[in-house]
Amino acid sequence: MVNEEETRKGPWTEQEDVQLAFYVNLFGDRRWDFIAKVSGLKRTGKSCRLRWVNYMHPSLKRGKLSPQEEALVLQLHTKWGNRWSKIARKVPGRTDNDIKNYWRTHMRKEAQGKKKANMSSPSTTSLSSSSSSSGSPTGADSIPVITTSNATSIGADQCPKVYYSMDEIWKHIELPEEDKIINPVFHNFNEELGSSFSCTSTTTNNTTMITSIWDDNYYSNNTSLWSMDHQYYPEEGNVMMMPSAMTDHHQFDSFNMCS
DNA sequence: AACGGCTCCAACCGCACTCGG
DNA sequence: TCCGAGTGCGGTTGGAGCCGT
Repeated sequence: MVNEEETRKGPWTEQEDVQLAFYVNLFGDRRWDFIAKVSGLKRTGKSCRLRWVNYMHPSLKRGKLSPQEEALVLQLHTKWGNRWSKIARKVPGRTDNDIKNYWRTHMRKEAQGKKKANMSSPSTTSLSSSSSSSGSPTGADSIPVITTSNATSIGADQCPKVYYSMDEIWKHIELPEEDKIINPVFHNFNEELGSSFSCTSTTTNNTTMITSIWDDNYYSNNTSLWSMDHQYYPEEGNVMMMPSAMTDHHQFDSFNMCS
């Protein structure tokens, strides 16, 4: 567990995001408590998971729901009620939080609409059918349904990842700091574009440094870091560049996992 | 320009569930 | 079977930014 006293709360910083992304890519998006520990983030596993799932996952869409998505949410809510995660699975690129937030807004608007309608014609019945009852909303049959089978977004689980045995990992954790760190290789740092850099493949002392590219495609003003795709992930090797415990957000260490 | 109300969304909380020892 | 740790889920809250007055 993360020490209560040290646990951070509130908005995530860019630096924390970078660290989290790195460790999720390294260990997968399952072992959240473990990731919280080894990453040095002063966050709980829960908090890490939430940040990843609701904000950083590569397949997430940003921005407002499209009319099609809205229609689908309405349809599925009629079917399943407040089963947000279930609904979200049928709406590619959207999280349960997105759906939930949308629904709250929707309900508020609808409530206001009802209020107005009642005020203008108090004898008319409600237009609403948005509860979790089994009734279908008007026009539900014509609503386009997006199924997971025709979803085109790429989930994190489709990305190649590098995994390590728990023994290797614990061995690494127990290493003294100076044994873990090797010099980072930087290229093309551009202050204006953010922390854009790339690193090259080098071999020193039985340690292979694989290429790991963070360039304008993945981390720039124009393209969010979190729209990264599979190219973000390293393909092979057991050492990679990492952003860790950065005291300022342009400083990177490398992460040596050689066994 | 200033202010207040509203909207949207990120993040937290607590409970439920799962799984391994 | 029981227990504890980890994870998932739904509800709720806080704050930043937008908009109307």
